[in-house]
Amino acid sequence: MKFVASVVSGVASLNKGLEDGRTQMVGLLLPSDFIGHPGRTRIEFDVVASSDVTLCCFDRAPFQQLLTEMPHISQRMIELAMDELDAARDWMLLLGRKTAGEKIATFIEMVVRRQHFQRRDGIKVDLTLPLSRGDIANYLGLTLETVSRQIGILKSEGILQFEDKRRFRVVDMERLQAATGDDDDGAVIF
Amino acid sequence: MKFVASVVSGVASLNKGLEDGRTQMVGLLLPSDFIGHPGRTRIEFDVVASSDVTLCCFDRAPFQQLLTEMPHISQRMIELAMDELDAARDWMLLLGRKTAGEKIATFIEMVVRRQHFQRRDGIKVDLTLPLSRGDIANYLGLTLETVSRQIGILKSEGILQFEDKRRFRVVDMERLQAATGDDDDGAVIF
DNA sequence: CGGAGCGTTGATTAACTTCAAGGGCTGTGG
DNA sequence: CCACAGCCCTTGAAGTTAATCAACGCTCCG
Repeated sequence: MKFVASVVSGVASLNKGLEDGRTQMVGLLLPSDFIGHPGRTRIEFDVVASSDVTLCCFDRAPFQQLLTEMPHISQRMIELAMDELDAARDWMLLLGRKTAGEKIATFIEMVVRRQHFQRRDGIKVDLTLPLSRGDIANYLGLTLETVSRQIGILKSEGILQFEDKRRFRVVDMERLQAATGDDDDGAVIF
Repeated sequence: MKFVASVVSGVASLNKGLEDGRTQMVGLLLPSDFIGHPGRTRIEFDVVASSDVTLCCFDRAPFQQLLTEMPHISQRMIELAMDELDAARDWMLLLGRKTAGEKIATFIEMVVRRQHFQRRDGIKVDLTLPLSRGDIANYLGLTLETVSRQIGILKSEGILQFEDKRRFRVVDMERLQAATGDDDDGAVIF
């Protein structure tokens, strides 16, 4: 990694693998996310594009320079890392303890949160799954078949409505939330 | 959290929980590990002691001060955070994709690595599981019973030997490694 | 038309959990 | 000293969840 970068458009992911080919996604990169870290020239996982991706790259050296000169940017980098750490830990809870249904609900809820944030113009638009079924499975530690079935359940329960395989709409946010299994301490999204 | 701290002795863990009481350990704190983070007065998980614990605490304010004055310490904090992030991601792979047997082997391997590091006097000593069966289960996203059974298997296969419930010795490091399921690129411990 | 990629659906199986019982150790109080 | 409770661990049997195996549908594209 000779550069650090920010995702401008498209979707990519961070992946780790086992000997025999099993893989687990350990990070999802959506527009606005940051790739690479100061003080680390090497990363120990694969970065995989899930669609065409546009990056905004910075050469490592001048970026490093910037950090030493502007301590508050360094501060910001720490915060960014902390956020990632928090996210990673939430994901550990999901991977270790949630049921297939809860995993899917949590994933959808995250998609809603991130896409709703993008366009707060009040217009009720259809949302888009950023990943294929297989990729979602990889993210959630499930198989592609299980993902398909669980999404089917959310559909049949009337919580989600699908336009096509990727485009959907949340019919019942309340029940989606409930299905995540999360502690709902003040977790009001809208 | 009015302070940050370093673990001097004892074992503690970071835990996250779901509505209905299920919990997942998201971090293990052994001697030399660091608790708390600059720029975060609040943490969103529970810190639980698994034994008597001695901490070396620093008030947050002067510590924060230190960071702004000594940029290389700030640098060090970033690195620390990056290490944690790496560890968290390895754990995500474990939680999402490893079998019960692989999880246990990975855990034991980690214990060996950390305890071997402590005493490099060359004396072949018995190692100690830092956690109870229940806590291990919590760490690995398993049940206590499964942990017990899988440890039993490692014993019966002659890979481990137990002095009592906690104290053990690795008879066959090679096979323990193999049982973790990890890619074994240059992963020589001894 | 034929094939590739992606998703759905059904049947079967395997892994792990859950439920249940009991063993061994420790500390406490009669 | 012994009885007993509590804790941790082990073991067995039954139950469930999600994985695996397999087939098929749809759409895009040459």
